[in-house]
This record gives sequence, C-alpha cells and structure tokens, in this order.
Amino acid sequence: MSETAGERATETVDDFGQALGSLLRRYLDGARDAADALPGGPRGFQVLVNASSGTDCSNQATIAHRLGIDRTVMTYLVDDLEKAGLVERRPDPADRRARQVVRTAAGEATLDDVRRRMAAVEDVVLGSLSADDAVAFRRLLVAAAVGAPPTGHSMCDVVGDDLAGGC
Amino acid sequence: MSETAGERATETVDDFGQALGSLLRRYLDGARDAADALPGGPRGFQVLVNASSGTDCSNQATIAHRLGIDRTVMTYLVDDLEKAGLVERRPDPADRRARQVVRTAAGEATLDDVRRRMAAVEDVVLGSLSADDAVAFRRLLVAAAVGAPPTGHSMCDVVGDDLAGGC
DNA sequence: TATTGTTATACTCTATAACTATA
DNA sequence: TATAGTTATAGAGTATAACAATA
Repeated sequence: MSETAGERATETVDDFGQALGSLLRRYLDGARDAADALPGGPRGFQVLVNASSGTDCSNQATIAHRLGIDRTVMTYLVDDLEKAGLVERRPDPADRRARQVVRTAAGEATLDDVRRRMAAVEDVVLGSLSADDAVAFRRLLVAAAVGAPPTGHSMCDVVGDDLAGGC
Repeated sequence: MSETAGERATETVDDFGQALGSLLRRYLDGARDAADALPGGPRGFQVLVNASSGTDCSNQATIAHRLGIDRTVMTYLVDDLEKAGLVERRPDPADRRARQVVRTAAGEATLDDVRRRMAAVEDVVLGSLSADDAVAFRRLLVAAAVGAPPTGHSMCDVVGDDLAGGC
C-alpha cells in the first residue's frame, strides 16, 4: 500500500471487472490451498457449506442453482464428497426424485476446519483494507450479491409447506 | 430487491467466496452481452482496455500478467482483435522481442462504446445497493484488488528509463 | 541463461443430449 | 408435461511443451 519507490502508481486497476477478477483470482489461489484436503477444491467446499446439516433441505438441484453450476457437475462433486465420507445422499421423503445432501459428522468437522482456513485466506485477500473497511466491504459484497438471487424461489419454499420447521 | 412475499430471506449468502462468485457470475452474464461485438468477449474487452493508446507501453506479456491470463492465450486474443482491426502489433523499439499492443482508431471508438455498455452492466449488478453504497463498494473493491498487484513490477518501469515520458 | 512470442498438443472443466424415475 | 438425477459425449477454455528470436 504505502507507495514504494519501485512502483509509481502504474494506473493500477481502473476497471470494475478487472478489479473483480483480480480479487477473485487472488481468493481462489488461496482457497485452492485451503481446500486441498477436499475433493473438488473450492467448489467442493461450497457444496459442503450448502449441504444440509439437518435443519434445512438441500437438494442437489437447489445447491447447484445456488452456486450457479450445472446439475451434471453437481453429480460428480457430490459423488466425490460422498466417497470421501463427508456427505450422504438421502432420499427426500417429500419428493422421491430428489436426493438431499447431508453432511456426515466427518463432514461437519472438516467443514469447521476448512472454514477457519478460508477465513484466514479472506483476511489475506482483504489485507490491504483497514479493519473497518474490510467489514464494510464484506457487508456491501453480500448486499450486492443478494441483489438478484440465482434461484428465483428456493425449492425449500415449495416443499416445506407440509413439513413444519424444515423439509 | 424489495422483499417479495414468495421469498422469505432464505439464508441468502453467508459465505464470502459464494458472494464473490455470485457477483462475478452476474457481472459476466451482462458483460458477455455488452462485449458480444468484441472478439474474445469480456476477455477481449479487458485486453482492449489494457492495450496501449500511445502514451504507455503494453507488451503482450505485460497485459497477460496484469489480467492473470497465460501468454499463450494472449496470442489468440490479440490475433482476433487484430483481425477485427481494433489493435495493432507494433515492434517495441526498446526490445525487439516484444510486441506492443496498440489500439487503432476503430479500437478506440469500439472501446468507448463497450465501456459505456459495461458501465450500464455494473449499475445493474450493483442495483441492490444505494448510490452511496455503490460508490463505496467500487472504491473498496479497487483498494482490495490493488493489494497485491499481479505484476511484482511493471515492465514499463524496467524499459521506460531511457524513454522519457513513455516507452 | 532468461524472456518474448508463437505454435501444437494435451488436459481440465463445463455444457449438451439422452435416459430413468417421479411429480 | 415438467423436474431430479445420472451417464456419456462433445465442446470450450486453459495450460504444457517445444521452438525461434532476442536480451
């Protein structure tokens, strides 16, 4: 940050998309290391985050939609996570077509661990911001991302009607 | 945006990487439309942005490094932009290995046009933020992205010594 | 010896299409 | 008819390796 002698401000980053891409690239570089224990890397991590812990439903389609990835890719990701013993496929009692993706105990433990490492990566990525600015950035990022949810309506809303408190 | 009845806050986005990915995905969706006239799409746009307008030097390697893409990909991108008449490859007088990527008049005009359309896309992507928050977000995004510049040192710094005012 | 740029090749990732089962 | 999930195949995108020219 402090203007070092060798780098007079070389027009830095003046483009929104470039800044966004640069930030994501740096995040993914760190995330790949943090998630190297997980099959699927950062993607596998996000699937694990969005998997059900028992209180909410998470079909493969729901997760795929939420993450913006194809259903066919979800099959492979869940396959690998299941082989690693981190998640389980459970038939949805309300819809026999669907499979809920539920974290195992090992999955919960692994998620806790990787989550901590991801948090460390985030700190590094946002390292050039002050503590206050970093908080503000996270808040604005989430607010901006929520703008147009990938899923027009959550599958939970559709299914959850006759299953009070969760699906 | 406004809380519609059918969508009670479905735990929204609680993950940094997920929010970042979601935002980039929405941006790229719009950017693909905005840059459909350009060979290479959003990537081609960024190359065009980073190409030289005469005042600064821009080797292919410099641009590639700045954008975080491979040199081999740069060749194809510049090939296509050159075929479209938007940029020119010019031998660098200071380094006969290097080729400067310089925008043509048509390239400048196209860039102006696409830049305007990109700005519109950004407004849509940040549409859920207030005007003040959008400004703040852009500022923080750039500040965060500049944190660790992809290029440790710009090639311009190395070459520019004996060419006062530009390379 | 290292770097710029090019080309060809191989690989990874992702999407497409077709199918079954269920709604 | 539409959707969830799986599988196989094809495609886009990307990286790897080798090369020539120059530093």
